[in-house]
Amino acid sequence: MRGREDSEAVAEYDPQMIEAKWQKRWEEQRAFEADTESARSKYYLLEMLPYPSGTLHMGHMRNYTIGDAVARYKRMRGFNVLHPMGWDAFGLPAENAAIKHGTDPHVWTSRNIAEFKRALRRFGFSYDWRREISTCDPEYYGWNQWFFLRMLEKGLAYRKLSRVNWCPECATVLANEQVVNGYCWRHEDTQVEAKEIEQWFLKITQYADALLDDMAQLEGGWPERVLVMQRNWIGKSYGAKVRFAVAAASGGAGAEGDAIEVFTTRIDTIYGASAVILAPEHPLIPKLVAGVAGRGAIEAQLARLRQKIVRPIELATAEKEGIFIGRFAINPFSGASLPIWVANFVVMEYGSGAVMCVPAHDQRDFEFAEKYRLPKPIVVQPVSGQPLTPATLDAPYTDYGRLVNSGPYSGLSSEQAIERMTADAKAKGFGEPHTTYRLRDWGISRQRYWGTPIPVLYCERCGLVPVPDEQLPVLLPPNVRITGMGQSPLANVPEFVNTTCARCGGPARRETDTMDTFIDSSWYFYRYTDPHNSRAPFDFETVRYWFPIDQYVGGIVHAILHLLYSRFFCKVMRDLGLVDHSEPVKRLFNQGTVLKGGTAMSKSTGNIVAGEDMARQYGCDTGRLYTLFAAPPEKDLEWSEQGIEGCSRFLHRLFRLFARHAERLRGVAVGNPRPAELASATEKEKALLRKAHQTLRRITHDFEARWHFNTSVALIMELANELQSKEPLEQDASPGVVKEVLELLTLMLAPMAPHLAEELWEMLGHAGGLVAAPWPQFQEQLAKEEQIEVVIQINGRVRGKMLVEPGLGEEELYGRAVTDPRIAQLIASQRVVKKIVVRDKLVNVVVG
RNA sequence: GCCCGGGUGGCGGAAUGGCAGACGCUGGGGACUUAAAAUCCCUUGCCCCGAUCGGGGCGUGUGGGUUCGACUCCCACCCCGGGCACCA
Repeated sequence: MRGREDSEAVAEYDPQMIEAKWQKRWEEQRAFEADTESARSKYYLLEMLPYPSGTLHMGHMRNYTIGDAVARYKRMRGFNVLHPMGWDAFGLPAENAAIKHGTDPHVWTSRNIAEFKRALRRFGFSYDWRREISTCDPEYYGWNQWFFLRMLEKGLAYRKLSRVNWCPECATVLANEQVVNGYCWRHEDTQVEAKEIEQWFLKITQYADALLDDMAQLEGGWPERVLVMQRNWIGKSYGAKVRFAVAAASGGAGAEGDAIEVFTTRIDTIYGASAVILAPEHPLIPKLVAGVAGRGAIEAQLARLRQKIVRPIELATAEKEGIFIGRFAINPFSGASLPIWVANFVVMEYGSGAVMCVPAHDQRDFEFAEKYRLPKPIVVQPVSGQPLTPATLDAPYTDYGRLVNSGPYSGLSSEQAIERMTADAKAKGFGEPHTTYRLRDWGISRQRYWGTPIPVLYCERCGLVPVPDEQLPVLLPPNVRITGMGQSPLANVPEFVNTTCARCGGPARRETDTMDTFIDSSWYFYRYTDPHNSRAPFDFETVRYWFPIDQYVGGIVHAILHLLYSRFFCKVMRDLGLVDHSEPVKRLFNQGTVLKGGTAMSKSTGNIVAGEDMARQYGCDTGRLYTLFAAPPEKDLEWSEQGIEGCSRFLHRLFRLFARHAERLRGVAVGNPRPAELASATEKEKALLRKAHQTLRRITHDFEARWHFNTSVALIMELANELQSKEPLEQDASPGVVKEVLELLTLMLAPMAPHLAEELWEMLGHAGGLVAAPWPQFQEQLAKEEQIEVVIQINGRVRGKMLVEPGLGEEELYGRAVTDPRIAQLIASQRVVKKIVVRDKLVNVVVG
């Protein structure tokens, strides 16, 4: 409790009162509503939409505080700022709650949204709430279905039986992107299993090259590491396909005339191949082993190998294991007969499911050959250094070099050989250039309830029938029993499943799988521009006005999943003629994680500081200031109760500073002295104006170029300290100048602690709101130092300092430095070897 | 293994070729108070010399280099964090 006995005590900073007051005011003013207009430049600022978990914690808060500071700054700079917010509302937690407590996902989710939104509004972020969207709203997910149908028409959505990643905990399929080292991305200790299921896929691979090439547009605007991660994920690799003919078997086995197709990026090493190795699921294997002697034993071992690969986690670390299956293949270049092996390290999903084994020039092949005593012929020699010999080869040589023992290709460089051998393979018909990708098509079927129903029917007569557009949205039926067991919950709802064929009117079944929720977040930012459009997902012209997103702010977790899918969707939309651009996001910023006790703040671990608790105790401006101050935005931030106390103290101090002077300054006109008047200004006035404008220059730079808001906050603190150190301000400083400096401080504080800034602005006598105030104009003249401290060094060590007027010539500076008595004394008996003079900075006298 | 990012006081961090440690936290001392809280003032990298004013040395993970001058640039290494990983 703060005592109020002292009758002279000035008003105290009351964040609760101030924050409620200004939030109400902003709402009445519709201060953050943005509409398409041509008069001003637009600025689309977006933060990643949250999953409404019910509790807003400091991790969320940091994300939105950074975004809000920039949004408010850009508004002050005169931009027409679009700053929306919505809910990524579909997903497993709602369903899990239904399984656990029997709550309806609709009810559970809307309750959480209400809760989260209330917490969010408590922070006064400058969102245009009219544009709020929720992905579980039929008005939204109906357009997911609409996009799906467009993709189906274009052949971009298709269905196939495929081996999928199955999480037993989620009881659903996961996309490749959702598997982390063989474990579920949501359940860190649940291993993903392999399962064969009919799935819907989106042909993201068709856009692999576009996704790669268009990254050129993102260079500079996106963090390099995100681009690297996406590039790796797409995993484009140039090479060649080469077919090895299967040699006739002695025991009358099959597959003669068949060839094993191998993908390699190093065709130049092909003369060094000592085996051909197949993936355990390779389709040719049964035929190959059909009549081989000892077939029973081989098949038993094969079965064991196949067992192993069920667990992808073991793939990375597992020992290489293989079996020779008793057959041979012919190296088309050398004519050599190579044993055919099956091994666990060759994966069917990549390349052609078969490799040539070149032990001397590949790490894996080397290890494999060591274990199974395969020969290691050397066919590439390093260009310089010791030549390789079989005796000394204790590691593979994997770099490019010069070919040896390679028939007609010996003597060529690897680069030349790759080109020529690929061409020759093509000419002779046993190979051709080939590019392969690591990227797989995006499996989007989920055997779950709380997602977008996939809008297709299965008719006994017509087969697969898309739901016609006019029947969209296909609504999620209410009151579905969710057990988490077995197939999609929708399959148990007869009134949903049983329908009539849109084509023939006969009986049909609905698809019961729902879409991956990453579909929802792949295009939501377009909907913000036109959130209530009932005829189209959005209006072309409106999107054209607002897009691309000028700045996107969010966590690094989404570097691949969300951001790659979004880029893919954008390209599909472009090809559908819905948008006129290829990349949705111009600039991306990944803020660091908020930690508590060294680990990330997250709902799932319960390791959180609730935003509302913090706001209740200190006020949200304090929280904002702290999250901006405690670390540069891209770095992780450790939550510190003492740190936030410090920020709270600062804002109270700032308030008192203003409260002391506001009364007498209210009616005063701002004194913004012109150069002529500056001459007659007092030292104190000049010092205050100088500090204020130096601060303005640096904070503007922080917002425009650096995004280091921690230093912006520090600068505001410095300016406040300067003012405080010049108390009493009414002495030797005109009210006009003091007011000018206080106003500058307020304007600069506005993006970071907006409620308090508004209050201070009002205290200074302004009727109009600060949200609409323009960012102040920096004045070089006022920021300029009259005297600069120049360092005097002798042999690079600081030995003295002097005050000089700025812009002094080098001769003059040096002259003054060496006449400094102390310096003169120190160099008296020495010979000056070199004179270094940096204007306005230092003089370095090198003596020897 | 490969590819990024990072290593600065007791702590978060500042300084991107020119006075290392801005700003904040913590600690210490003082003022106010009956007392405490709050607030305000001083102080706070380490070591040494000096009676005080003051002066000197060391110091940005380690070792080398470039430079009049290096936290900053270059080379090598160590450690921490992240991403990718039998990808042929």
